[in-house]
Order: sequence, then structure tokens, then C-alpha cells
Amino acid sequence: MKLITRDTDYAIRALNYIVCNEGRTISITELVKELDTPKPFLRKILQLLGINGILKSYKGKNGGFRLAREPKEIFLLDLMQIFQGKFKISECIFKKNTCPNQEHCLLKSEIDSIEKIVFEKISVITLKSLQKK
Amino acid sequence: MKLITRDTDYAIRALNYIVCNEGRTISITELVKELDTPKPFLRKILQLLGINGILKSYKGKNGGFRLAREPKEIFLLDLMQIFQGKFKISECIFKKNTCPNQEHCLLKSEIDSIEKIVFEKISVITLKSLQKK
DNA sequence: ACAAATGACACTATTAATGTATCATTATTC
DNA sequence: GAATAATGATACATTAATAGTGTCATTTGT
Repeated sequence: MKLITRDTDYAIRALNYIVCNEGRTISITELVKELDTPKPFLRKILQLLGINGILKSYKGKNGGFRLAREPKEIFLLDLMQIFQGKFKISECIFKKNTCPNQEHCLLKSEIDSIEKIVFEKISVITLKSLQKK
Repeated sequence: MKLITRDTDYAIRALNYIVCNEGRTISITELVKELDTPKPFLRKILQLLGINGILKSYKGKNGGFRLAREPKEIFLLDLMQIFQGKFKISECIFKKNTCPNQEHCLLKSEIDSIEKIVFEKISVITLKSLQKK
């Protein structure tokens, strides 16, 4: 079970580096050196971050990326949404009737309640909150 | 993101049906009719439940499966363990240094704390708790 | 003009999840 | 004791999700 996939992970690391170097424009080339990630993959990821308004991109020589928002406004959930789609712990199971008790079975509500808790916990995490301390 | 995979799901449904029909030996053939799952897949699943001491199996004509333990002793976590391996929300990310703050970054501890909560929530769910009410 | 960067986007590879098939063994029934 | 209906063991196949690559176009600084 993966709460966070590789692309979200790379995105966080890249953003993390960019935050630590605010004021400069950071190129993929530089990021790849720092993060040791596959270059074309990282390009795709950064492009998506651009499209989704997390980063601003600058073309041409000396180009690269800068933050488009403040770190405190970049939520982990945003990134997960971009790379992993809408946050959802699990689909409903028990679609078919196999037991008279089943309609009242607790599994769905248990899962829902777990999902809610995880969501609440995750939804406060921002790029900024990952920095401080 | 899937908390529970298809095989765990089928296993729960099958066990659920078996619980609701305790006293009888239930064959795959009967289960497939009830649950509308692929037969060979369900066979594999039930076999694993047998190997792992959740079910007792009876070969030969009129054979099938019965519970090997009481429903209150069959934990969702047991099933997840069997079909999905050790419970783990996510691997540690941020393996490489990209920022001086990073070693103290909160992501790992956030994930760990989420994992802990989910684990606690899930660990009380048993086949029995899925039945009542 | 050239080099170094991103934009757009199609393609490929790998892995995990899901599902199938087959032959052997066991037990019941006639 | 043969037929039937079940599981045991195990290898194989398919599908979907994840991860990663490649290419051509465009932009910009020197």
C-alpha cells in the first residue's frame, strides 16, 4: 500500500530543494544532480507542477523553475491530487448480498472513518510544515 | 491507493458467508454462486485461508471449508497480512540530502503517525465485529 | 547562430494485481 | 471399485498501474 507514489515523492524533494534556494531559478539539470532522479521523469513531473500552478517556469538559457506560491500554500494533498488523483483510501467492497446482516456491516463505515482521519491528518501538511524545525 | 485489495475483499466476503452458515461445510462451488467471483481465483484464496489456519478444509465429495477459529479471533489484519503482506502505509522517502533541514523533516514522522493511527483503527476489526448489528 | 533551457506528447518498460489452467489427491456414493 | 465432486499444489497468463524514455518544437540569453 502506497500512500505516496514515486512521482509525488520526487515532486516533494524537488520542491524542497527549490524552497531551500528561493530567489534563484532552478533548472532540471541542477535538480537531477542534487536529487539523483531520472532526468526525463523529473522533467515530466516539474512540467506538471508548472501546469498546475505550483511552479512558474522560465524557458530559454538560464531558465528553470521557481515557486508560484508560498510554501505554506503548497499542500501535500495538492501534490497527491496532481500525481495520484483524488484522495481515496479504498473503494467500497461488499457490493453483493451474502448475508442478511450485510447491509449494516461495519466495514464500510470503518474504512470511511479511517479515511476521514487520514485525510484530516494529511490535509494540514504543507511544503512549509515540512521545513520548519 | 488501496487499503484492501481484491483478494482480501473476496476473502472477507467468503468468510462472511461461511460465518452466516456455520455448522455446514461450504464448497467453492456454493461460494461462487453466492459471491459471483471467479472460481479459480476464489479457490486460490480459500486455499491460502486454509494454509494460514483461518479455515479448515475437507477434501472429497461434499467437502469444502469451515472456520478454523471463532469469528472474533479472525482479524482483518490477519487477512491483509495473508494477501497483502505486512501492513505498511508507505516507505520512507527523502532518502537523499537536498536541504540542511531535511534530516529533521516532518514528513516521515507525519507518515509514521498516520500509519500508527490507521493500524490501531484496523487492528480491532474482526470477522465478528463486521457481523454484529 | 548556438547553446541550454522548457513545452507538448507519444511511447516503452517494469511491477503488482488479478485471474486461469492443469494434474494430483481425497472422500462419498452407487 | 468406478464415477463424481471436492480440495492441494503449482505454474502460467492477463491486465492495470507505476515508472521511466525519447523526440521535436519553442524560447531566451550570449
